[in-house]
Amino acid sequence: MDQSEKLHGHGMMGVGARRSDAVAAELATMIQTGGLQEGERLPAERDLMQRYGVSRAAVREAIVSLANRGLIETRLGHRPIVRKPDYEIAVDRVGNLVGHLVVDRKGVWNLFETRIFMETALARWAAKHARRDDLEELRAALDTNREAIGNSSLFDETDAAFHAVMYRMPGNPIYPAIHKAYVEWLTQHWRSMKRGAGIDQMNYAGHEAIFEAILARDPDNAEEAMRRHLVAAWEFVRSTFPSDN
Amino acid sequence: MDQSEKLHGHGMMGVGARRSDAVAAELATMIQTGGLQEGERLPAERDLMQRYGVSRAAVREAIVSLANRGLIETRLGHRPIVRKPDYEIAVDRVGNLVGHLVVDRKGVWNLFETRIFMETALARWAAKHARRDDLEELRAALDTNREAIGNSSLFDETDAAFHAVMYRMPGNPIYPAIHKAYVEWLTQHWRSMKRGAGIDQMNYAGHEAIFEAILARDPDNAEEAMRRHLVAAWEFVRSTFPSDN
DNA sequence: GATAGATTATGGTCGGACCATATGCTACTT
DNA sequence: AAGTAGCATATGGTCCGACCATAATCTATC
Repeated sequence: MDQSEKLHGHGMMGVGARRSDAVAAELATMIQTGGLQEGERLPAERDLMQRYGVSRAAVREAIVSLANRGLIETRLGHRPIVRKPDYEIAVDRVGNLVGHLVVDRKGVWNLFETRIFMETALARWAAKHARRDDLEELRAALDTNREAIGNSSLFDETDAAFHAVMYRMPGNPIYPAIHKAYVEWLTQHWRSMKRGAGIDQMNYAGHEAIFEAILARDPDNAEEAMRRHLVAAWEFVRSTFPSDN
Repeated sequence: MDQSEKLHGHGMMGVGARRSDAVAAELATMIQTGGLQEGERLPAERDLMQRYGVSRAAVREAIVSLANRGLIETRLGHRPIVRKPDYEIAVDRVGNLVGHLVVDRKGVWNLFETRIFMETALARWAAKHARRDDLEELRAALDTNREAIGNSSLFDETDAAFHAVMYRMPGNPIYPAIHKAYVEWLTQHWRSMKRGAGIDQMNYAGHEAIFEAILARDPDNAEEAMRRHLVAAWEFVRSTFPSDN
């Protein structure tokens, strides 16, 4: 704590702590405690090196570290901008990692399976606990989705929006963040696959079945409808892989 | 792509891409494609700067970036060691982020609620799909847990082990990784809370009820038993917060 | 008053030096 | 001969000062 005065004197200090880490930790704390507000600009590198008594290289490495953790955004020629991490950014980070990590069929299935697991449970939750305005929102999303049949990119969008309602219902901000990660992961690898309206029709029918089951307050059917819908979607994703063994 | 030959000539290259990013991407690719095997040592910084024709500062920032992403481990005086990221590391990263981010009661609840959501669904899954050896494993974990009643730290350990079996059952490596993140998050904030054997007894009873419901192939009861168990655990966590409004 | 050029702020890079740590080799001591 | 202290080497960590690249601002010219 408070290295701002002790960090100078350049070649000493011995222990295994990197100076850049100390600076990064200091700045991270300042961000998380509100000393640096969201959207605010970080001090210039040349200021920071004076303030903490370290070289610019150390400051830069600290900034790289913060940027990697999503606490700041860097643009060339601009001072870094503070971005208080929310669930979306956090989940997004792990999403990127997992996305890179999931390259083979097995890995993709593992990830997709978590989505099925997640959404079947969400469907069950909705059937049990959805309030009237939740249902209205879901119905609106369903209608919008139906009207988009035939328009691939628009359909995908409204498709995601329908599922997004499911993630939003429990009122826990972590779920929408997870959904966003799924969507980005999927669109990144299968962006707007061209296909006939028949596929859209099938997917819409899936959404409709899910909605009906939820409306009927039937958890088992809601779960099953969601599972069928996603397994069908998986067959689509799976078909994009060459080695189908 | 392929900056390895174009990166030299120092002050040019214009576009908004940082050299350190290019180097980091290059190395990351090399790791993910197996060009650098797990456990292998990265080339020395002074080698990398020559190989990519960039300054050492750029190389270092790239290394910092890779280290932050968990692809390498750095130790002073040692060459960085390649650590191919698995699900555990990925989830662990987001766990750290979320852990920092979750500071107030609301945030803690949100996170804990995802655990309840997750594990109730897992209980349901187990009741429906557990195989005989799964059940035996779970029973063994239950027995070990019972024998640890009264020994706080040992009980916590066997408690986590019991839940770990639940996460392992579906055979998707992502779930155990998530469980590990939960456990680390919880133990980090409420490490070995001292308490009477009565609490252990209560928690064990919860585990037993879950097991019995799973054994009876009763998804609804398994889910409900798990929910009761975790809600009780939440009351415990909640009580550690001052502002109980 | 609008545009082009100079000024300034700031991040990005370079190169070379030196410090700190880890490991192994060498030579001296016992 | 065995052990140990110390030197040499490899490598990461830090510093400095310079220059380049980009962006915003100010100024002078048309």
